[in-house]
Formats: sequence, C-alpha cells, structure tokens
Amino acid sequence: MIQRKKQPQLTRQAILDAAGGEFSHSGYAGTSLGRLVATAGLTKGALFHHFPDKRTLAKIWIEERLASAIEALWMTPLEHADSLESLRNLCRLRFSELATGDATSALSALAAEDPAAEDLLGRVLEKIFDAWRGAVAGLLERGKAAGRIHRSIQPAAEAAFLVALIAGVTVTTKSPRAAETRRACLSSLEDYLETLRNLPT
Amino acid sequence: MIQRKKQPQLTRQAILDAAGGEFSHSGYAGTSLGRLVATAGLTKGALFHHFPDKRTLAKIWIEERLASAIEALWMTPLEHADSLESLRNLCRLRFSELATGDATSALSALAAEDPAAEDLLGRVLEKIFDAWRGAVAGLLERGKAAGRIHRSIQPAAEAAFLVALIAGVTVTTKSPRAAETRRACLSSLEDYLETLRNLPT
DNA sequence: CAGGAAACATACCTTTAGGTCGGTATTTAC
DNA sequence: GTAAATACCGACCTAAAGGTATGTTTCCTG
Repeated sequence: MIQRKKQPQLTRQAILDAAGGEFSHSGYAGTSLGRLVATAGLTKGALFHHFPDKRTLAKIWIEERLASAIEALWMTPLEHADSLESLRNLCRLRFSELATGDATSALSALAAEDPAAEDLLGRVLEKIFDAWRGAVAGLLERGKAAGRIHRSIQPAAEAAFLVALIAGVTVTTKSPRAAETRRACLSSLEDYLETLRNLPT
Repeated sequence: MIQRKKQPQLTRQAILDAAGGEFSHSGYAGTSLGRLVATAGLTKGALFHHFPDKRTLAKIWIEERLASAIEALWMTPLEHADSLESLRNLCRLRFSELATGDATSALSALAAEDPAAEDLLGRVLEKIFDAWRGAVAGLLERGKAAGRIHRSIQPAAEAAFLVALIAGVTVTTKSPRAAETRRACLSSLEDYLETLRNLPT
C-alpha cells in the first residue's frame, strides 16, 4: 500500500478545498462524494475518517470556508465604513467579479435548496445571512449617526433588502449571457443607494 | 396486470403535477423519478412513455407549468397597469403568500442550480425571467408615459433590479423563522418604489 | 370485429450514490 | 524501541438512481 506522508491537517484542508469546488458548482444534492475525493486525490477512507457524513461535511465547509469567504467579501470591507460611497464601491467591485462558483453565488445556491431549509444546514446558512445583514445595518447606522444617511432610514430593513437583492442578482443573472442585466441591476442599485442619502439642507 | 382506464392526457398531467411537487421541493438534482411516479400513483413505464428523460421532463414542466404560474402571479396582474400603487399592491399580496414550494421560490431555486446554467434548462428559466422583467418594465414605461413615474427612470434596469430582489427574498428568507426579515424587505421595497414616483411640481 | 397502435405495468439492467470495514502504514507516547 | 493510536487505502456493501425491454391491456381504425 503506497501511502503518502501523513499530514492530517493538510488532508483535511484538501478535502474542504475539493468540497468547495463541488458544493459551489453542483450544490449540495448535486455533489458526489466520489468525485469529491477523486479531485482531491484521496479516497473515501480519508474522507470518512475526517468527517462523519455528507451533511456534516457540508456544514463544516460552510462554517469554515464559506462563512469566512462571505465575511471577507462583504463584511470586513464595511467594518468601519459609514458612507454610502463605500457601500456603493464595494457593490461595484463585487458585481464586476461575480461568477458562477464564487462564494456569493454558492451561498445563494445552497440557500435556495429546500432540503437545507429547516435542518442544520439551513441554520448555518441563516447565520451567514444574519451576519451579512448585520454588517450592512451597522454601516447604515453609523452613517445615520454621522448625518450622512437620512434619519428616516431603517438600517435593519434596508440591510435585508440589500442582501436579498445581491443574492437575487446571482440567481437571476447566472448565465454569462446575462452580464448586461447584471449591469442594469448595479445601475439601479446605485440609484437606490442614493435615495438613502441625507441631503444637506 | 391491473391497469386503470387509459387517459393519456390525464396521465400526462398527473406526471407534471407530481413533477411540480418534486422539483419545487427538492430542486432538479434532488428530485427522484422513482418518488415522482410513486406520488403520481404511476410507474416508470408511464413516465418514459410520455417523456424521454429527466431533463426534458423538467424542461417541459418549466415551460408548461412554471412559466404560466409565474405569468399568472407576476405578469398578468400588471398587464394594463401603469401605477406604482398596482406594483406595490401586487408585491404586498405575493409577499404575504410566499412559501417554500410555491412557484416563485421554485423558479429561484431551479435557477440557482448551476448545472441548469448553460444548457437547455438555463435557457428556459432565462426566458421566464426575461418575460417577467419585460412585464415590469412595461408597467414602468406606461407609468412614465402617463407622467406617474419619473422620467429619469430606466424601466429595463429597474425591472431587472426588482425581479432580482424578489428572487433574492425567496432565497434569503426561506425559513419560516425569517418571516420578520421578509417583512423588512417588503417595507424597504415599498420605500424604494416611492422613489420612482414623478412628484407633481 | 379484427388488427394495429397507443398507453400503460413489471421486471430488470447499469451505474453511481453514500457509507462501511479491515488492513496497512505512519506517528505518537511512554 | 515498542505499543497503541492515528491516518489513510482499497475493496466492498446496499440502496437507489436514471433508464430500458418486454410484456399486457386498452383504444382506435377500417
């Protein structure tokens, strides 16, 4: 039995890497553990040594990888921001990068799968959305406090609106053919953000 | 061999009925043709007599059922409307009905599955989104012509924005626990719609 | 009312799914 | 340095997947 050097942490990470590719591109139901371990250059023995079953693997991948990816993409950049400009710029940047298989699309795709809705997977995905909404709401609140954003704005509601919109864009413009539509969404999004502004009297 | 009376059209419709339940609740990849025919009280013989394979069944179901459902929910009601109020009222109504397994959620969920992206399924789903966007854009154009909607508004872009938002809401608030978030989205949506209005000078 | 075509049912086939099990190689702990 | 624990491989198991093949029954047509 030829066996490569034992590096449990590396192996674990390699599995999570492969899981990322599979779950992002094929969703949960569409993911085959066979293909997964094959692309990782491993076997099922390694997989089930590190993870008890498919659902748990998915849950751990979401928590350890997807959540932090979303955090890096959408939350950290807003951490100390309080202006509509920073929000707009981030949206512009992320929209230009949007592609099938990226973290934002993967999050939407997994959340859209119904089986995930009411069990542990759904909970984990919900947590990500909550955190995301929280980050946006934080910016809006700081903006209000700084007088940059109109005081009639409800941060939590607007944040929910915005996160839903972004998720919706990844879903409704998945095809590369829809790039034009995606730009249209961004354009309207920018106009919408402007309506949140507190205009100096 | 006990065989019920032959009613090919009824059988076909029964299969499409069952397909609706399966695809809506489990997505494309998550749907099992075995369960499908079982819930329809039929057998695979009947299925594959009427439909050549799974993908084609899905395509036909989308075209014959899902498309018309979306049309009835989101397009026909706007056919001759030209006011933001009618758009807002429709959104209110549909949002209150939103549930996992309904046509709007099913559309988003299927579109979110990547395998559908670039093949025939993707095309068909795209057509639905296009038509939906067209219906909303039509209302906005009529509203502009009637002087109800601000002339700086770009109907196509706003329509894309709105459709993406609705799809996003079904994805990000799938859990019944998220009803509150859904209401928040609706609230912000109504505020957003107001910003499209052409204010009388 | 015969015969052929259409509408199903039943049984089965192949592949692949998620998952298990025993063994072997490697580390770690003493 | 040896024993026990860990990491991993490879073969395998069962169930279920999508799909086929061949029936048998009903219908439609002449």
